[in-house]
Amino acid sequence: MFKALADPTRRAILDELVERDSQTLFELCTRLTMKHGLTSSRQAISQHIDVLEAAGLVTTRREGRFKFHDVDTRPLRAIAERWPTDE
Amino acid sequence: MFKALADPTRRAILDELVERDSQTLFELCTRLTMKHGLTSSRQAISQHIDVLEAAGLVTTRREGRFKFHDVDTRPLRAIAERWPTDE
DNA sequence: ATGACATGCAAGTGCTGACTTGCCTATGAT
DNA sequence: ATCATAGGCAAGTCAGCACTTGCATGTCAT
Repeated sequence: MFKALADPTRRAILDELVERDSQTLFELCTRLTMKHGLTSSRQAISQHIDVLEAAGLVTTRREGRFKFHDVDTRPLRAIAERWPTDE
Repeated sequence: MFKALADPTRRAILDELVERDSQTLFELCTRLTMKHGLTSSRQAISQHIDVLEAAGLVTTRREGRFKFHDVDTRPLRAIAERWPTDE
């Protein structure tokens, strides 16, 4: 999971999905290019999503020829639990 | 900061420093080898600490020929704020 | 059934990152 | 002064990662 967070493009994908859930791959690509100023290709984004999915941060479901993506931020709790940010 | 967390050795260093603050480089090396089963050399650990320091997760202070290391987990709060783990 | 659309797979390339190696500096003890 | 201790610097190696390229698969509309 930590390696999944290490790439800025993947963090932007998380940002996008937190703001707007259940996007298709094409939606993600266009919105990432428009709003986040990314230049990544569709394949690059797809591979990033594979990493995020392997990390448990994104879940996918297939409907027809579309693939929808959803965030799951729960794995991130492990960070706060491992290194408490004593306030 | 995210790249700093991407390496398991660096995460082990944070674990060590959370458990026991203000260690010298040699202390860290020996304790990491003993308790965490790491095999990294002193130079490797030193370079990891440079990364952690650049990420603001570790602060160092020099006293004589010793260099002490302290954790600062506050940068980690940005993670929870960026992607809220809605409970 | 044919074409356009949405996505998947796999090999190849280039660059970054983790680690080593060898030597150097500085502090403190004897 | 000398020597061991604690740490620093820099170049080089090697594997992994992000990205590309090219083609393949599957789905829907007409």
